[in-house]
Amino acid sequence: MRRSLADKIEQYIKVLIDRSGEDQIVIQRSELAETFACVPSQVTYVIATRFTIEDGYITESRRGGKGFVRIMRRQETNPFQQVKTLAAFVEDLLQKELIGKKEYGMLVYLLDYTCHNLEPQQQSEILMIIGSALSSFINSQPR
Amino acid sequence: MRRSLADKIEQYIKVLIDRSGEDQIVIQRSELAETFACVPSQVTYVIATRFTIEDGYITESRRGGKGFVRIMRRQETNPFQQVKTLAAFVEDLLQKELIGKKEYGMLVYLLDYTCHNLEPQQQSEILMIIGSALSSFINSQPR
DNA sequence: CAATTATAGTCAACAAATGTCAAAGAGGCG
DNA sequence: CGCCTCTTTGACATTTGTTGACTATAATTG
Repeated sequence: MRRSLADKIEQYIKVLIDRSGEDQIVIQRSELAETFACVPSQVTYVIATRFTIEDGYITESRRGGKGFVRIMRRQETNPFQQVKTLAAFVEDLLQKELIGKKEYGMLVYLLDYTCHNLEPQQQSEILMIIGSALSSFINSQPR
Repeated sequence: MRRSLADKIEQYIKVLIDRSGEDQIVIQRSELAETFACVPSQVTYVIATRFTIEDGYITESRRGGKGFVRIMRRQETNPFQQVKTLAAFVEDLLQKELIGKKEYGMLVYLLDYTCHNLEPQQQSEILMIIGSALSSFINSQPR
């Protein structure tokens, strides 16, 4: 696959963040532009399109002398934490008798299975979906 | 039987995928069109008609400079790739009393929810995961 | 404090792909 | 032939990437 300049810059930045050891880097836009022999606004473009909040990044910058661009990567929420939260939710449902023991057992199994057999990214995705589906299901039940 | 151009392009792509060794290729639509001396939209047609979700493929693309089309072949190892198959499976579980009415209701709800709130491709992935988790759950239950 | 210098941001024009859609063409079958 | 379905084509739309001129802001210097 032929990668665009924007792709390369994106990768480069991500490697820098990985190596930083603190989920964050501070760069100079003009410097990075020079590294890739492109106009500075290209870097701005990459940051604007590939390092958005939605992608899990927060950026910050300053113009003028000693200017910089800081890119922070949101720490991935610990999947274990996520599972625990969801498990606690399910537990609560059982307590309030909104679901029975059998459903409870099944849900716990599904959660556990998901936790142990998937890549983190997929894991987090499906946990979110199960979570919202479940919440929606509960709300749909008559009291 | 005379093979149409579309057929030839289809075969060509499938061979490429076979040779890739990773059930996936990334091509440029315009390039492939040039190879077959046809208009680019012909390639789009082939992909749209022969590489669908139902056929076991997931595609993804990007427009603009250095654009591409990625075609992934789903691995055939999981029996729960189709919503209907999964729904039927759940139905069967109820029949055989491996799950109760409540669990059944919940599962159907979750499946339905998933179906209606996700893009087809994500849907397919999630259903696969739920399917195998469920299958594993059933197998773990005492008879 | 004003001027200068050093950064970064914005925006519009252009370039480079892919997607959409409808019309025309080609075969197959009763 | 006439109809139906699938294929082929091309004009136009949309998305993404690249570049550069111009603008905004902060530090430094005289």
